[in-house]
Amino acid sequence: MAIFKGRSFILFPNNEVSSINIFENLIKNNGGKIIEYEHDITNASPDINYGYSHIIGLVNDSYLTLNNNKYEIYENNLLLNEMDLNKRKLWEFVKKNNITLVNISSVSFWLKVKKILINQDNIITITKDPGLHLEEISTSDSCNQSTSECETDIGDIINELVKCNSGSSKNLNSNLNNADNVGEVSSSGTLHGLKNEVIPQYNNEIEEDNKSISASSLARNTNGNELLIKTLDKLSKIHTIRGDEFRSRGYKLAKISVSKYPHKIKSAKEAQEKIPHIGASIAKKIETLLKTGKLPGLEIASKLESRKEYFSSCYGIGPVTAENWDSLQINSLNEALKRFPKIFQHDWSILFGWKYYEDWNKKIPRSECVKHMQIIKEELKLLDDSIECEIQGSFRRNRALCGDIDILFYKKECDDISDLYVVLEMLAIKLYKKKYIKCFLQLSKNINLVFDNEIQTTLQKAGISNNEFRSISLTNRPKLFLGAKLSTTIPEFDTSLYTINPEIDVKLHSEDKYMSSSVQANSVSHALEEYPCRRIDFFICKWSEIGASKLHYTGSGEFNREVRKIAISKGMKLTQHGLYQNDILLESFNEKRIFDLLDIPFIEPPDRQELKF
DNA sequence: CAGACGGCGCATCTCG
DNA sequence: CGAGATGCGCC
DNA sequence: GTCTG
Repeated sequence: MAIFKGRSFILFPNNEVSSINIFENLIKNNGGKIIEYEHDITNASPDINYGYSHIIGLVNDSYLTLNNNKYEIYENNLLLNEMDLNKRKLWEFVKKNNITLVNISSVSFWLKVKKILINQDNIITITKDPGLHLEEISTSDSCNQSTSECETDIGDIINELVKCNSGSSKNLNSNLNNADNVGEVSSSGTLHGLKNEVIPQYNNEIEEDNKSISASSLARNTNGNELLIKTLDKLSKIHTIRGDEFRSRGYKLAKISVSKYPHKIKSAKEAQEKIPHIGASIAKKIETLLKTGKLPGLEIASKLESRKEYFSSCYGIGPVTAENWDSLQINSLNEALKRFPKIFQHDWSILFGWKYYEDWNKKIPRSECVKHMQIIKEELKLLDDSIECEIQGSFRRNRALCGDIDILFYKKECDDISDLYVVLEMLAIKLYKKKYIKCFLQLSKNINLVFDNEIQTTLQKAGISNNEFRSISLTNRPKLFLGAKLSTTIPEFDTSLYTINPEIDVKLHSEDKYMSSSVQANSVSHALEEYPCRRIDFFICKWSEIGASKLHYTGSGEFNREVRKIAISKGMKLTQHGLYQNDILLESFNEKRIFDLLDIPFIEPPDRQELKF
């Protein structure tokens, strides 16, 4: 397919962002050219008949707004600030020669309809361009000037508007509404079904640790900060999904601090002065929140992220892939499969993430964890009764509901990990043959032997051929990831747990359901009686590292980060292998001694949700 | 005001 | 080919 | 995002 043959494209504001990058590749793969520098144009002289009509300018959708059904660049400075000198020159060129400008997601649409289709409504009009002159922008000084005018932050339009433009929420809303409509407009009505699909709304709290934090803190702190906590949580999630890890963390830490704060926050000033992790920016948001009861644009912003949230709830799909698919206006896993079968063929574990999407987003009651443990222990005894195992993770932290089951295996006075791995692999294979283990998420030679069939069946079910080489690790790993399911039905006394604590139900799109394991099982009225498939992780540790390992695998993740930060501040390093100073091992065997060396009191696992120093 | 923000395992991609 | 970067995973 | 040296 070379629908872009003979065409050249200029991407604005830059080519560096990953979501833009994917368009760049799409264009190249379909015969189009990318213009990056001015000389790319001057070298190729304009067509005698059509001038520069073979050149199309593409603008990233996030910089656009709708006005009377027409695209406009909603804040020129924002766009210009993201361009380097070359791009600014090309921008001048585009303006001077009236090069057609359209929103970049049109590319995705063109590929769908297999031709380039531009109508008047798609064309972006440049209004009130401040008309930066080349002489001006070529000095670095004035670049700085234009940035200081309104500190901008790539892609974070919402926050910027709140900050720079807090007076007018009108502007903000029109932009966001438009962004919400981008899919519809660029498809000019022809792809109407696309937008109508209902993206499932699920509970905000998918993550087990988050869930327990906010649940417990809400219980002990019903003092009126709930709205703020919820807002901070949303902001954190939005930035996680956008892949901005550190900004997301900023909000998350603020959220945790507010949860712990024992009073109702009465003013932004109070919050900023008394609560850690609240700085100028969040204080400003608090002010708006206290005054108006909401943060303009937040709802719409999180709606914009919902497609990405859907994708990244699937095992094997992270923020980058979700962002890529989202920017191509892919709405379902099935659509992604049709477009990029190779990804699924190669990253076959995503197919199992899909198959068990709903199951793996459910919580596990403690009582069920114990049952899994019994099965595994029993089988292990038969293989090697000198190997011991314990559940770590949220189970050891005494959570009523766990996200998955983490089992740590070790053997007294044994530091040979690959020795242990061999036994564990046998254990897993036996359990697979007994149909307790349903799937593996990575392969070794032996596992592939028993599991290959299942992979192939699953690939077929997805409608992709299986001629791809699958990489098989030869080394003995310290871990084994798998999915397993209790074959019995849920006993009477247990069902209350499943109904009183309804597991958070993350639902697949209807067109994605066909891959789901629960489709067959739940079609009968048995739904409640059968156990879901669970994520189970086997971890192996050296006997000499058992303290550090338990500390690591008990978590929580948040707790680990805090403790490790303390280690750093004392010039040490803490990992699952031990506590180090200048690469010299200080302690790895005794969990308590690690706390001692870090000069913090021993914290019981149930209190390791978050740090309380 | 620049730089850090946890640390590691595994698979894959990219580039010299 | 190997070193480093990237993406996703684990707590 | 905030915090630190």
